[in-house]
Amino acid sequence: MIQAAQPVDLAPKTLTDSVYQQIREDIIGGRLAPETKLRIEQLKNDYAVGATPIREALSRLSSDGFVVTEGQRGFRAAPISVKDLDDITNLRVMLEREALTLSLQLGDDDWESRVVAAFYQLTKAEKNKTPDNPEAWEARNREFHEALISACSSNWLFRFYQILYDQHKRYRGISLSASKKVKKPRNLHAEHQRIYDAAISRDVEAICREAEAHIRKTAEVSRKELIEQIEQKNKKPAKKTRRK
Amino acid sequence: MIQAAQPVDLAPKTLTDSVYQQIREDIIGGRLAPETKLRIEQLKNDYAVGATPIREALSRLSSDGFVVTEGQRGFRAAPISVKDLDDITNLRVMLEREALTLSLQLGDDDWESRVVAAFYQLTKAEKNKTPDNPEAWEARNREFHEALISACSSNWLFRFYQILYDQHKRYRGISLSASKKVKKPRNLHAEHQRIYDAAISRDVEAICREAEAHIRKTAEVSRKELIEQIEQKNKKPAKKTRRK
DNA sequence: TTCAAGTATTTTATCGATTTTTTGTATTTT
DNA sequence: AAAATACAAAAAATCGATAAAATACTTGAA
Repeated sequence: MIQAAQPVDLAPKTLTDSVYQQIREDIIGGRLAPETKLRIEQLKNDYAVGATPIREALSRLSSDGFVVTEGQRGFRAAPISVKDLDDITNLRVMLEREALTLSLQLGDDDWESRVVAAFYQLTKAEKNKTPDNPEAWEARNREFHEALISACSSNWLFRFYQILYDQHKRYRGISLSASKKVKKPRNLHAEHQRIYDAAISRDVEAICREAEAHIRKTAEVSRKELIEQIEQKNKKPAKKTRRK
Repeated sequence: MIQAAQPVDLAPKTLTDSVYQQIREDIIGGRLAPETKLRIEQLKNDYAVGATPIREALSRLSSDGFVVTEGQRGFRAAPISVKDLDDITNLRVMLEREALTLSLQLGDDDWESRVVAAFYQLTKAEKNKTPDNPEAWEARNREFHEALISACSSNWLFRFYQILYDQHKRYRGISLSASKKVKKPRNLHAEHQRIYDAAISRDVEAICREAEAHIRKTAEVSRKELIEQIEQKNKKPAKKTRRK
């Protein structure tokens, strides 16, 4: 009945899977900028595989919304916009509220154990925060959020949630990779602590409130950064980068 | 600001698109039964194209949840279950409620026109109901539902809604194609009329209630049929069909 | 007869090459 | 000079063939 948390396939059994994950990560991490043309020839060299796996990976990514495809004019990284970020944020809030509500109602001892364990690991990662690999914290954060909703018993809800989580992560990644300025670090741990407490005490009201605040605060940071970027781009107009 | 209703690309500009749509339709319509192995060789002949477009189409379909892929063991049509149907139904209700609420709040004259036109066409299709082509009614039904939510201003909500609509349609299709028995026809028009009235009078409460009832009634029909099918299959066990 | 190991066959995943379409550029016409 | 057309270069889409993996089959032993 209960759905175990399914982390994204760690084992890329096929070349297509491997390329899919890599390109996906590169888009989410901002290394492939929005609207970048994704030329098959180029990618063949970059990832050292044939055209078929590339094409397949891009096809899947287009269904995930990370890549757009236009008629016979190839693929490009999906565009971004403030409107899109707001859209993603609102819908993610809605889905997360629903998933958390269900989880808190349905979660059994097994679920509780998963939440406790994930929170412990996240806390550990937050304490010895090594800024050299933010990937480690990222993974823990994801695992915590997924553990929380892992008892929601709805595969589709979980699936859509994951898509929006990654879309959201992309906006974070783009903000981060673009702005080198030091952030005043929010007290993320306190936010997570409140969510955790609400989960363990099965306080649906509280967890929805805290989770929503958490998501919206995170989104607000990306949003400001994004607006700044867009303004900057409009000042230096049309500096078309072309690679050989 | 307002998002025009975007019907699924009518023009398959590329072979991949064409195959994608065809296979998708065949799965939704029940002509490709759940868990059917989708052999590339077979499909190459069936759809008269090379392996690449087939593969690409199947990749996209796997992201849509119509096809599952297992390691290096190829593709097959996604399995079905009562649990999955319930999941789809519940989530669809939730998303449709949200989308309708937004649409009724945001919809302008243009949106109203779209709703009026779509309802008119749906009514016409319901009156001269020619049972020889249920596809025509299907299309009108979809257009009506999409027109209703077309002012929700959330692309992601719209996108997820479409996926669930088609998943749901698949269960309908499977039920229908399996059971030849004559249905006592519900008064679908009355249900649509109530939804329409609520939309025009901007009664959010009413439209959510009516739409939910409408979806759940539809789902209930598929659900009963599905349970019957599963029981039948368990009586005549393991009649493995094998094609040359 | 049943189980297991090794072999053969099917099927998938991948690549290199070909065809078709688009895009950029130059030329001609108004 | 602007617009339109034709040509050339680039890129995408597609195909046929090959390599790798999984499945089915056969044979031999307990």
